[in-house]
Amino acid sequence: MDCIEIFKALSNDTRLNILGWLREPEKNFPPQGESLGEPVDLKGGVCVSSIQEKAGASQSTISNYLDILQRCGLLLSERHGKWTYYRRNEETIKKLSEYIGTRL
Amino acid sequence: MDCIEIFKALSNDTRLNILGWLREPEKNFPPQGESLGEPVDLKGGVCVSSIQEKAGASQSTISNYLDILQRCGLLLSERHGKWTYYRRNEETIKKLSEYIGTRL
DNA sequence: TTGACATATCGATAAATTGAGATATAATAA
DNA sequence: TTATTATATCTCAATTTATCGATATGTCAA
Repeated sequence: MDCIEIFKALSNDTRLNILGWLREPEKNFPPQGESLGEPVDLKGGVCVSSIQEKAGASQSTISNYLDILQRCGLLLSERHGKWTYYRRNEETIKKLSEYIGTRL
Repeated sequence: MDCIEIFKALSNDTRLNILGWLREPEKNFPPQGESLGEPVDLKGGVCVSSIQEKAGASQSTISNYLDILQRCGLLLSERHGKWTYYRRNEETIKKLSEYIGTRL
């Protein structure tokens, strides 16, 4: 767990919001995976365009943000067809919480 | 609690180290307040020059770091004579830990 | 295969941050 | 008062980050 990279990723309002929204995806985003042929378990993942619409920044900016959040381990992604679904990585978030509580 | 400012402050190795060292000041720094006339309770605070020596950066950089950490509420400072003693603000750190555990 | 759509990557530029040296301020000592 | 020490502030060049439009890549449908 690279704390510095994680804290850098968290130093941005939009990225912080994205993480917050993804705590309750069904509450904050439209239903996902509607156009998927097979029924797949998206595990609460949300596609880039839904996140972009909610955040109100450009596509490239949001794609970049999601990449930043994923590279430091705060998000996981899974591709299904044309869509990439991002969801929280609760494991890292838990470790981070423990780190702050005990080592920071 | 301004989370963005806190995360920015934590996005730096030296600042993270300073916070860590201040968890056990007596273990990580020389005795403080030696030259003080009256006996004062420094509450575990450590002066800038001790921190600078340990961190190995310039005086202005460390002074600036400590200011950054204080402005976002992670450190408290108290001046005694020529010295400014910095110590952790456990209250903010606890709130941050709670925030990460419940709201992030 | 071609076209349409979703996402990723590239390239550019403005804005913010970094960290240092120089200098100012504050407190004490001589 | 003046000198000395501790810390804070100022200034600046270098680096990093932000954000976008443009373009590339990948996937599916016609």
